Amino acid sequence: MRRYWLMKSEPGCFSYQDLLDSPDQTTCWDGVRNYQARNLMRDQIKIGDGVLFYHSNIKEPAIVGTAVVVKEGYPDHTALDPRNDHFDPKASEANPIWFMVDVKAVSPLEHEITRGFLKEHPRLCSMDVLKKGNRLSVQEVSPGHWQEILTLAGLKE
DNA sequence: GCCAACGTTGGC
DNA sequence: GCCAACGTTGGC
Repeated sequence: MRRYWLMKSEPGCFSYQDLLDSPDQTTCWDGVRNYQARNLMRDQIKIGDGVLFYHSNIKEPAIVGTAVVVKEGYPDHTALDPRNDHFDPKASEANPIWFMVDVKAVSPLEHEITRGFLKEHPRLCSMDVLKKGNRLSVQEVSPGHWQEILTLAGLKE
């Protein structure tokens, strides 16, 4: 059963364009240091799952593109590198603690779907990403919400 | 830039 | 195990 996810990224850090510019339009979703998000990436997110790419922490946050999971949970090696910003001294080869998945770009949205728009939309205003205080950087999207967004964007499955 | 909400840390 | 203090996220 295919599932759907929303992944947040600050475009100043890693944007959808950066994903398009990546080799094979694919990147590892490294640097996530939150246990709830870690558990999703380690246990729940599977190859072929759909991803909404969300730009956060900017003037107009928005869903800007879609992606697909191409590699399932594996250790986030950046936690082992002391020179990396996301280094975690508690992580080791034997106990990596942190996990990541690989995602590949599918399609940029011709018109990004802003947070303001989502909040006004009768069927999308219930999305988790809109809930106050929600800072989870990887979260599930219901099939209904996924379908609605793809339809709005003029994209086919 | 502000600040509310949240997750983590560490003293007790 | 509690909880205050702290750091971070992220909308506004």
